Amino acid sequence: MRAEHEAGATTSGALRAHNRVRLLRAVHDCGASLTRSALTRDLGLARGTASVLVGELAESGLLHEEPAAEHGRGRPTQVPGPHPRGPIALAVDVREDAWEVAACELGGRATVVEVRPHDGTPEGALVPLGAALRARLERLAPRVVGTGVALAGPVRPGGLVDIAHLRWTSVDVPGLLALPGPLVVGNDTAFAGLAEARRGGLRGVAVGLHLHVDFDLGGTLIVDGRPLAGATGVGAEFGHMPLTGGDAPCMCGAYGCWGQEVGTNALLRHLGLAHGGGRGRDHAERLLSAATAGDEAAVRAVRSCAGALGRGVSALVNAHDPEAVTLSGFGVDLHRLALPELMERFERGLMAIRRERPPRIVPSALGWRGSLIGAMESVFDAFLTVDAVDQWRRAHA
Amino acid sequence: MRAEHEAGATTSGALRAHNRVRLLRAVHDCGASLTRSALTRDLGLARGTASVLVGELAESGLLHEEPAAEHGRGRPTQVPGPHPRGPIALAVDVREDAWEVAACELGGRATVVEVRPHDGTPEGALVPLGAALRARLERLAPRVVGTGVALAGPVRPGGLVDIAHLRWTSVDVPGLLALPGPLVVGNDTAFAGLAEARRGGLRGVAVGLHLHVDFDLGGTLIVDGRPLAGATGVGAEFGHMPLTGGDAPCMCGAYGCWGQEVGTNALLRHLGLAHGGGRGRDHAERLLSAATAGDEAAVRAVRSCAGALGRGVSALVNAHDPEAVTLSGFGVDLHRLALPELMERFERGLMAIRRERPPRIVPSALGWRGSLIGAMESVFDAFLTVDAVDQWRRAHA
DNA sequence: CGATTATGCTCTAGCCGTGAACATAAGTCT
DNA sequence: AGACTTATGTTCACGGCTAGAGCATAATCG
Repeated sequence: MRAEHEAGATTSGALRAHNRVRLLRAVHDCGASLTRSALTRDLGLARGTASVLVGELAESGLLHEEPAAEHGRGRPTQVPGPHPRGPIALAVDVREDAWEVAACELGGRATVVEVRPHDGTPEGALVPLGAALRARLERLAPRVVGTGVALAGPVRPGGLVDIAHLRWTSVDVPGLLALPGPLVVGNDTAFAGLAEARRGGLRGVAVGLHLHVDFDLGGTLIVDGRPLAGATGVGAEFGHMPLTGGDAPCMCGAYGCWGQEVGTNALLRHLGLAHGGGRGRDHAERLLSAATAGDEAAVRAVRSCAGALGRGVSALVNAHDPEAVTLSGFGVDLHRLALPELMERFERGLMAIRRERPPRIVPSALGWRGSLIGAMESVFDAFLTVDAVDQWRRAHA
Repeated sequence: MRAEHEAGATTSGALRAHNRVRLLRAVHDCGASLTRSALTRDLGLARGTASVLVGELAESGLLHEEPAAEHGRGRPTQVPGPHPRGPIALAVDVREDAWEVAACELGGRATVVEVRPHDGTPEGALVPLGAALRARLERLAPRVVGTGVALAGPVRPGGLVDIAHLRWTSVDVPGLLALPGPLVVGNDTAFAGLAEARRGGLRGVAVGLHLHVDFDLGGTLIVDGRPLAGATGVGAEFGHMPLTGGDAPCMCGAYGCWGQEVGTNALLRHLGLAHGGGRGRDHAERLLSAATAGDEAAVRAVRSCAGALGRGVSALVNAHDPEAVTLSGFGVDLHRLALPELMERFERGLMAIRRERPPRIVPSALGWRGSLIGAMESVFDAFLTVDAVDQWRRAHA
């Protein structure tokens, strides 16, 4: 009836498949760092079972064992890691003026293989990207299990994307890319949150909040290691809640949005400078440098953004009670340059019962790479299922 | 690593237990309405497997089969339902001036067995309630699998409850009740949301939003059939986000809270009447009657609340993209009396991309009984697990 | 009243994981 | 250097599970 009832095996045949995926997932999640004996213990398997499973996975080209570097006392164990001809996820981060493609192995190692600037139009960005990806897919032939593409705007069902600051409306991303094979199109903020949940500051956290500051602000709630998707797939839009009391119309079509007060657009507006249209990242970076150096006007602008960030975070913490809050993008800089202002407004906006044990607010360890890593995780999430792994095994028998 | 990896059986022995719980869960969720053959199909089991499972469950007093009312063409099938000596959940709804106890069978049938007024103090309310529950537990002896208690305030770990309008602070509910056996203490709004997800307007919805209007306003996000819990268990606090632009201090310790603008406290304040302190429910009901009859001042107050409700809902819809929004408590009345005002501010606050297919906003079908039903569901959620069911079977061998 | 249809029951075949016994490969002690 | 200790990998018999086929059962339909 509900998804959870479907989970788990029902037949003894499905049991094997289920454990295969569990093992593969564990290898991926730990970054291929755990030894076989540790995995056997963690997953609660008998040594014999683990033996059979690893054997099968190695034979079908999904895993490859190498001797562990450090030895203890007994018989040395092996470390299962990605197979040299194993599955690959292509991850793409599309920014306002360039895109970046990475090839990622099971375990999470990502290698950037291509970076190219573009003109900011849907066709100018996505058609060459599609060609580059198709070329790479052909070269890597049957190894690629999917492509994940991160974009800086809401993604509707069918991969339709709107990016207000680039004037993209209902851009048909899958259509323009024209790729064979599985494709995941996602919001960069949601992907960054996913990355944070799997390999960043929200690892192991039951309920976490991730906020990404760029031109404006986005965010998602992370529950049990994955961002909440929303009914139509359009999550990560915390920036479009009216949390700071304004009522100015926003580019999104609503008004009073929190995202208007936090981000480089807001920074530049504070100083009376031109903003919007996807320009101004360099300008904003200079401004942050000025603030770091102590320039008074810049510092005031940064403090204002940090305060608005803190106020909004308090509201979201009141509502959702997360265990931790991570900040990425320019959020890292706001945290670094104006922590007192951020925390003052954060604490003032908390309910009394939240003040006792407020969540920690931490800058992301993944920096600007979160979106790319999240795109990878999203592809592997689709692959690390009973159906997809079985399909690979049939093809690589 | 994450919860989902733990789900499902890993050994063949656990397979049987897993399928037992799946079957029991399916019977409960459908309200004991499905026939055995329908269940067999829905769960994807073989007829032989279902035969064994139902037999075991009947023998251990968990299920009881009765002939199906309607016959088709072939051999008539049976309907598995609650066993006459089967598990019972006690559900309690504690209101500001009275509490109510219901005994609930597997399948969801709830029978109110006791209602008693109280004086509004923690001891005055909870000590007699504890005595009443202990008496009932003793009478029903080994059948009660747990007690669920709904309260109108945030619940912290350990069952500590704060109810601002009753001046309850850090009330130790489990301590005052002093019950043997499992106890679930929960927020009434979260419970109402759970009920809505299982047996109301959010049934089968992947992402839904439930809002409960009483003195003020609470709400939860429903994901995959369950309300988001929050890290410390304190969810359902959407009322304490600043979504309507105010900045007045709130009883919760924060300021500008949405809940100050929606609810009976807000209604009475609009008319310059005394409010707060848990008094005024009768007054508010008279006021709603007056608005229904067309009294102008009352209508204005209701419209203002409905507008503030709509504005907040738009913000939450922007952020979370739910498939449906349900309203319970006085939210039903606001929906009935001032739908245009509600919808106008709702639609104005939506992002453009949300306007295409906005979620439906529907009044709850469960009315004021949601909290009680949710408390029951919460108890059965704890029981319908491999461990708890196995324990019952060992005791009832 | 026999044919049809859907369901329940029983039994065998095939698969899976456990756990014990054995094999292996190190470190460690004398 | 050689024997002992320790931890891990491998193999295999065993018990348990579900699927599926075949048969029994009980209703409706013509």
